[in-house]
Parts: sequence; C-alpha cells; structure tokens
Amino acid sequence: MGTVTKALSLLAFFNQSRTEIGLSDLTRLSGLNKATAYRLLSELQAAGFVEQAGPERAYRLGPEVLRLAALREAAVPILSVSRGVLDRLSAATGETTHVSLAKDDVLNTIAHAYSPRHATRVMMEDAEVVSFHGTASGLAVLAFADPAFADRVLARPLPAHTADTLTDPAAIRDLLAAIRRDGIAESIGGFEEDVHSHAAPIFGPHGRPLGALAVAAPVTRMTTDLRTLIRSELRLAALELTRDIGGLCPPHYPRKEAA
Amino acid sequence: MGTVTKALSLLAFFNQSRTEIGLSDLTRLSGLNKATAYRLLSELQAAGFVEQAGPERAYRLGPEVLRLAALREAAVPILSVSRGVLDRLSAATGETTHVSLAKDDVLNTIAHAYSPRHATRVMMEDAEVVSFHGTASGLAVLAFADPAFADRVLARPLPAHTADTLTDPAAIRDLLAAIRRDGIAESIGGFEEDVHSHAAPIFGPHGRPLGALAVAAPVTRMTTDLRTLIRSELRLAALELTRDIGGLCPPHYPRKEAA
DNA sequence: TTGGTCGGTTCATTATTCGAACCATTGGTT
DNA sequence: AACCAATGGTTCGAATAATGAACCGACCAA
Repeated sequence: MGTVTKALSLLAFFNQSRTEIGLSDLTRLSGLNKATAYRLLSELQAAGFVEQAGPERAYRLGPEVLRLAALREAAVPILSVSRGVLDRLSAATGETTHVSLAKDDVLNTIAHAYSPRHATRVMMEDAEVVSFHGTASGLAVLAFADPAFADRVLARPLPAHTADTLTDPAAIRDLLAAIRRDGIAESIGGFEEDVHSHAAPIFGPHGRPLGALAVAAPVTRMTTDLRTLIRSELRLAALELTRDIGGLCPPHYPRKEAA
Repeated sequence: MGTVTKALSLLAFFNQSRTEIGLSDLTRLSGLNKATAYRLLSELQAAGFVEQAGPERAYRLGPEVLRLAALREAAVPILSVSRGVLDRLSAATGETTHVSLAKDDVLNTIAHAYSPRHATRVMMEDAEVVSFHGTASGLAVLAFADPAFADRVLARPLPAHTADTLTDPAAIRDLLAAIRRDGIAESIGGFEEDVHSHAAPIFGPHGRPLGALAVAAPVTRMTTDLRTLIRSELRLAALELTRDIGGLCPPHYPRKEAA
C-alpha cells in the first residue's frame, strides 16, 4: 500500500457518527504506527483536508473538501441536478427520496429529500454507507452492472441487516433477473425494519450504472395505489436524472412497467 | 515535500475553467516526473478522489470528494447554514451574496445566492479563488485576523486585479484600521470592475475570522439608501452565521455602525 | 516514413517513510 | 503526593517505497 493510499484511507474512518477522531483512536482504527499516522495527518492538515478542533485537538475533515466538492460539481453536476429531481420526486410521491452512488463495493448516499405530507417519514443521512445486497438501490445497480462485478459482490459474505435481508446469492440472482425485466428494484425491510424501498438505476456516459435513485416509505403506509404511483414517478425521475447528468440509458433498459 | 503533499497538490490544479486535466498536462503543471504523477494519480483514483473521463482519459475530481464534503458538513455545517443565510440576505438586499473561507493565503468562495429582483446581477462561481488584498471579503478577514498574518499577507507582492485595486501596503493598513472600527469592509471595483462589494467577517470557535459574508452589487445601482440597507442587513446576517456555526464573535467587534 | 503527441510501464538508484522507544501533559485513583 | 494510564507529539537508524530516465505502443498529421 502506497503512502498516499494510507493517508487517504485515514479519511475513510470519518463518518456521520464519528466526525472527530483523536490521534490515538485513529492510530488504533487504522492499524498504522502512531508516528506514521501523525505524519500523514500533518500532511493532510497542511493541505486543508483535516483540521484540529476542540480542546482535545481531535482531527476532523477540513474546508478543502468543500472546495473540491464544488469543483466536482462543476465537472459533473450530479449533486445539484439530483437535488431538483429529489425535491420533485418527494413532492410527487409524498415520501422520502435519496440518491446513492456506487463506490467500490458499497453505496454512498449523497443527497436526500423529504416530503412534508406525512408526520412519519423515513429519515436519511447523507454520506451514509450501505451494502449492495441489502438495499433496493444496491440491487438496482447490481442488476444492470457488469455481471463480473455482481459476481464479485455476491461471492463475498453477505451480512443480514435485518431478519428480512436476502443473503442467499442464488435467491439474489433470481431477484436481479426480475429487476432487469422490471427496471425497478424493491426491498421490504431488507436494510431497515419497517422501510419499503423502491429504486431505479442511474446510468453514466457509458451506459454503466453509477448509482440509484430511491423512494423510501414506511411499510405501514404502502398500498397498491401508492406503489403504482411510486413506480411510475420513480421511473420518470430516474430517466430524467440520467439524462441531465449526461448519462446514457442502455438500450435494453425497460422503459415501462413489465406486463 | 512529502509524497502525500505532492499527491494532494495535484488536486489543486483543478479549477472552474479546468475541470479535466490529462496526464501530460498535469505533469507539466506540477513539474513532477510523468511516472510520479501517474503513480500518484493512480492512488488518488483508487481512493475515488479522481476518475478518468472521456475518450482522452483525462482526469477529473471523483465522487469521493462529495462524500467527504457531506461529512464535513455533518461536523461543521458551514455550507448548509450559509445557504439559508445567503438566501435571506439576497432577498433582503436584492443583490448577489456569497460566503468565502480563508485558506492559507487565499480565499475560497464556497456558496452564493442571487436575488431575482434585478435583471443585472453580479455573477459568482463557487470554488473561485480570490486574493486577500483585492476583495472586500479578504480585507474583512485581514482586519480581524492575527496581525502577524496580515503582515505576512501584505509583505508579499500585491497584484492589481483592476485599476482600482489597492496595492500599497500602507494604504491597506489604514483601511484595515477603519474596517476594525466599522466591522464592515467595502471595495469598489477592486477585484472586478463595476462591482461594489461589502463584506463582514465570520468568526470561528476561537474568535478568529474563518472567512467572510459579502454582498456584491453593480456600482451603477449603488445609492446611499441601498448602501445603508446592505450594511445593516449584512451586519445582522454575519452575526447570525457566526452564531449558527458555533463561532464566537470577539468582544471588540463593533456591533453597530460607527458614528 | 517521420516525428510529434498521448497514456502508461519498467527497474536500478536513492531518498523517504517507517516504527520502537521516548517526551511532556493531563486527569483520575490510591 | 505518588502513581498510572491515557493523551498528542518527537526522534533516528533501518527498511521500504518513491523516483525518473528511458521505453512502449497507439494515435495523428504532415
């Protein structure tokens, strides 16, 4: 592992519930030598990727990442385009919506929107990391990804997030085939109890799935009518998002509800 | 210069007008050996900080920066809080507003908002890099920063962005003293011709200025009334922003218009 | 064909990184 | 007060990883 990779891997230990990390903790988490971790952090700090906060000098992500994110948006405006699509999709369905991007062997949630219609909502956090096999979004991506990639993901241990998580590779493969016919993935309580999710893939310039657009509703609220509404709105919104980010929907992607 | 610093410095060559850079270009820009640049880019790519796009395999910033930016927001919600403040300040003044953060010896614009009131507006881009001495925002930060920092900034060559840019260190020092009495910096055509800017500093947890909140209006639209309105609204908005990001306004900061 | 790009690769040399041990502080326990 | 176990930070010889000149093959234009 190169030095740069080591340094960047330190940044991976930050998440929503651990936004600040001390030197000793980071040393333990990373398995690096303390002196090494310190030196790497110092370089990251000089570049503005982390900064030290609070009385205990714990490290947290620095302002430079905001600048880079703004530039990434200038090159590929996924976030800004997503926000518009999410707002409209939440308004149309009355439910929580979110966009996740595939990254190596996990998905990252990058944006979400709520609808004010109901008092009970599925709550989301940006930058949450979720699995491929346990979420509607992940399944939507897997179904339209390179088969070799799906094989790799399914070959690894598949943890059960809830009692309803599908963990049998063969069963998941059958499901993926159905999703390919349908264009939409569905998961009932597979990642969080009581959440009924629908997801449609978003495609990049080469027709490969970059991530997914999803609608998450409480299971108690799901009805045949709501399901029909969500599926048709989601279908349209995902196509719009793919188009607006300069993506290419592959020709075999089903444009309408399977018979 | 450490390897990590070299790798991260490659990211600094991306900007609004150059969102994709080929290997050879990046080699020339950085002055590194081509093999070195390639190896560093490969590591950055593996970590998701850059990705290759298009037929020419040019590099651009990758999706990982979005995830980190979301986490930075979770730790220090400057961006999300700023957006609300900017929207309100633009609505109240009818002019373009923006927030910039100090980074080493430059300022980065991280967010902006327009008002729909007028057809002519000052246009902004996020992630733009501007100088301390040539902008109202920069002067607002300098005025309340550690004097040693101001000395360092003013000791270097001060390029003139326009014919009206102040470049004489002594004159700038006088101006900084006035800004300290006033709490608000003003620049007429100092960075862009025809732009009349007001800026107020934003303070961090230790009472040090992190950056500035600014209102930018076309010089042709500026009147005594508008100026008065902008200054009072800006004053309030900057205090609100400082408070909402958990910052501490230093006791000597003037809370109202100097007599 | 020639000559100029381009992105990417090789490998001996060497400069950089590594890590065990060590400081200086702090805060809690006995 | 003495002690212990943390913390963030530092040192320096040994070991490892970074370096860069030269080289590929592909592409393009003359």
